[in-house]
Amino acid sequence: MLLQILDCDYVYLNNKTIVRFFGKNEHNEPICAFYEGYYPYFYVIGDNEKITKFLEQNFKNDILKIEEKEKYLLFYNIKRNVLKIYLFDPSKTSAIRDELRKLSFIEDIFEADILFKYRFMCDHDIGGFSWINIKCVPTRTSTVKVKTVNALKIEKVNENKDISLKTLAFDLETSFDDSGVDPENNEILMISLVFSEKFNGSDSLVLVSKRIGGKDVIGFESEKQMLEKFVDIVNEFDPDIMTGYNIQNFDFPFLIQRMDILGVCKKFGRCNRKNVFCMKIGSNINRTSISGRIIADSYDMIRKEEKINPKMRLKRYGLGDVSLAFFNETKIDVSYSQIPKLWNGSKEDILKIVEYCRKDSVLALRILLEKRLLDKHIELSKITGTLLQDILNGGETIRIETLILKEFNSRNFLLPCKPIKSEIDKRIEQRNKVGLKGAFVLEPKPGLYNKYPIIVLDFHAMYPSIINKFNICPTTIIKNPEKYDKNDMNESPIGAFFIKKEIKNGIIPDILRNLLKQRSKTKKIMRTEKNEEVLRRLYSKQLGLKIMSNSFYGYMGFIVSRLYVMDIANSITSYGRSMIKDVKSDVEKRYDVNVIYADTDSLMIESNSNDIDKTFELGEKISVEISKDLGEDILLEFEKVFKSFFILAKKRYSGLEISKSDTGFKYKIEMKGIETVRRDWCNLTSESQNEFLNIILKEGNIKKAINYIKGVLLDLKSGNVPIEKLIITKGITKKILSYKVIQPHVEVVKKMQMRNPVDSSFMYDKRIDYVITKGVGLISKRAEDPKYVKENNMKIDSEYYIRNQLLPPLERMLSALGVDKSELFGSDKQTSILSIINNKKSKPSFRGFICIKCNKEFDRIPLIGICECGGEIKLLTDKGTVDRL
DNA sequence: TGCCAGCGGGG
DNA sequence: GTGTACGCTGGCA
Repeated sequence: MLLQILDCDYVYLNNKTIVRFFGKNEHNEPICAFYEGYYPYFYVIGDNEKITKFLEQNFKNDILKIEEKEKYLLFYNIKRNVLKIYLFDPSKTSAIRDELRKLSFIEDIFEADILFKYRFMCDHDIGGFSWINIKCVPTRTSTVKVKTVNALKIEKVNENKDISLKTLAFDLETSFDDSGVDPENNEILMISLVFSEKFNGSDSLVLVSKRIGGKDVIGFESEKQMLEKFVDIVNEFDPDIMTGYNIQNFDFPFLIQRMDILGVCKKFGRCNRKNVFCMKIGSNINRTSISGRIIADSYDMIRKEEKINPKMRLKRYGLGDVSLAFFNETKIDVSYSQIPKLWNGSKEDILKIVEYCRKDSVLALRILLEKRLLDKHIELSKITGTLLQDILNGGETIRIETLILKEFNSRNFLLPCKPIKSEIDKRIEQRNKVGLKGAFVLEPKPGLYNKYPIIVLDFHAMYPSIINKFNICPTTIIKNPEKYDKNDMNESPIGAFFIKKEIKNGIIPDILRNLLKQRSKTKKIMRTEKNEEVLRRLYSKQLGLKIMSNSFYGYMGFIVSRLYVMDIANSITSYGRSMIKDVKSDVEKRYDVNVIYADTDSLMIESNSNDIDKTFELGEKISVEISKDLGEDILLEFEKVFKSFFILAKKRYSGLEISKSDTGFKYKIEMKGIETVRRDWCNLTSESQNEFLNIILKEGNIKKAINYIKGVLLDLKSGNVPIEKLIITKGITKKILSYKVIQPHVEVVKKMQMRNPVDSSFMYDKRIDYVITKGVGLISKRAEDPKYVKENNMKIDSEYYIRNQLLPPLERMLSALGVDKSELFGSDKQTSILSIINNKKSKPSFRGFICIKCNKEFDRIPLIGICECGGEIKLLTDKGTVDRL
């Protein structure tokens, strides 16, 4: 039987471990395969006789057998005699390991912290999404809900297709009260379920804990009955994937706790013995596990995506915000505050919540499927062997460790354990002593560069290339360099030695070469592939391969890594620094150009001609010639040309990229480190900053840009800016009364409550939009609900917006342009606060603000308008204090 | 510049 | 389950 692996675990029965594979066969039929007779083991180095004696005396019943082996360890050419200790029960391993660690005659322990499922999969050269061929006999068992077989033999097979994944999205609506929402005191009102393929003729169902009916709505006498039906439906639909929006942190923990309280059987995994199991880890993180199924939370996945793909970055990540951004589609308009009222209302009222609830699941499912969020994770699973659930839950570490375990073992190397606390402390101490130096960043001269185009060059995959070229690996670093011929070693700029690859390939460089080879092969296939589905998969695959090859440098310098060697991390960056510095001086000498900025692996070079075509030619020429000098493993790529380039400081710049297209030239603005897509900036800020940059970069007309800003300031003052652009957002996190410090959004809630005491529950609409209105007193007290401001024709505080929203991001830009900020305001004395603030540099008499009561000094006026001690705040100058306006 | 505290999504 | 665990940002020293 052929099977593609989705999940794997084990059970321990009558002194036997049974490994279980959950997966699907080539007919998409869910299967569970049992494999008996594989046992856990780990390795120990030390006094073999004493170790054996100790184990016999203390753990006789736990030990299956002990063997002697010859294995390689970290560092070059270290071969040792080790004991391989087999146990009966995987769950005993950690206790025995910890006992052994205490013994003086034990030198080191290896691979004693590898999850049993990975131990098994590694030894059978399989992993997540592998296809396996199993020689099997059918078996009957009540322990598993899907078809089961006993596997006698498991073999990896190469198969290119993927099974299709059945997906179920769900969403809860719960009751809540003044203290928020809590499974102890609140109940589940309804659950929506949306199916990726029809279930009993329905695309979706909503279960309601009230006697009510409707299309695809099922009502129940009680919450308990509803939850029992939920379990039945999940089991009957039998999804591979369960999804929803923020289900890891809300719906699952709430659901499981309600099931506990009501005594509902929590078995909706594919195993009949294991409850769905939900655990709070850390302060704000829950993890749920369902044996045989995979939980893929749309919210979690979007948040992960955003890190890799900055294009996906949003200001907020509510389901409504994300749906709007992706599908131009909104949630059904029901605010939390309405739910209790609707729930106790008419049938139509309840059905309104039902449809609201249903749509949330629909959207969560659409996000997962239409945005194809799983593709990349599935490819990462295939590349590394990590199970999909572990890829989704974990980060880089689990992926790398699964991959390297296999690679180490197949070369007769042992993988060290994760460091224990004392080892980590030792590493930290050493790092503090020696220091870990990062990449080279050239201090730029701030300003606008638009006289000549800027050529951008960067090292292709710099750190992987360095690892490759100099054979940098924990298995090639040399402990006693004096014992080896200098010609056989690479010496890194910080003076560490690695055996050359001509003598012995390092494992990490080997893995990297393999990943890169697979990637170029994949990209080559992509060029001729026409099928869109296949193309998408290939794209995800090459991306996964790239992600993996970029992870190794970080992993080797990661303090809790199994492969942490400080000299390695330092060697890699030192090679990088020396390479980029060499290239910089080389380019400047050979081509008579200026490198105006450089960071880690990229260089910005001012062209020597303002002809675009000639600039492209020069970029190409530099790339080819310098790469040739750098040798075959290192490539300096010609990345792009900026027609103009505006840099404020290290890692903060914006450029106008120019590229050739069929119709002429194409332009695109790129920003680094100066984005204002943040929730504490109002939209006017981002908008005006973008337009300012636009004028500067495209037209190079500083005056026009300043005039534009002047226009914005004028609009603000005359009240011509739509209030929507001025909204600032903050979250309410606790009971209003427990806020000690006066804050704008809290004050807004108080005002709203006062105006509308009947409907007080809306204070749990946690995100509060507000604007600052004109008037006297504290800014916080002048914060108002935008709707109220509109209805009552209130004026907004333009000076607040100028000072706190518009100017801060603009100030740096103006000073980089060498513009005195007074140019923005002319000699208009009406705006005296502004002119003082903005002439900070030209009039050094201004020093800041000071509290006249306690003399505490401030750089800026505190938001609450007075000092923490309650004292009044005045301007502080060289000549003393001055009243603020 | 580096550390610490707090927050996010959900109802 | 040989599992013990997020990641950013603003405020502040």
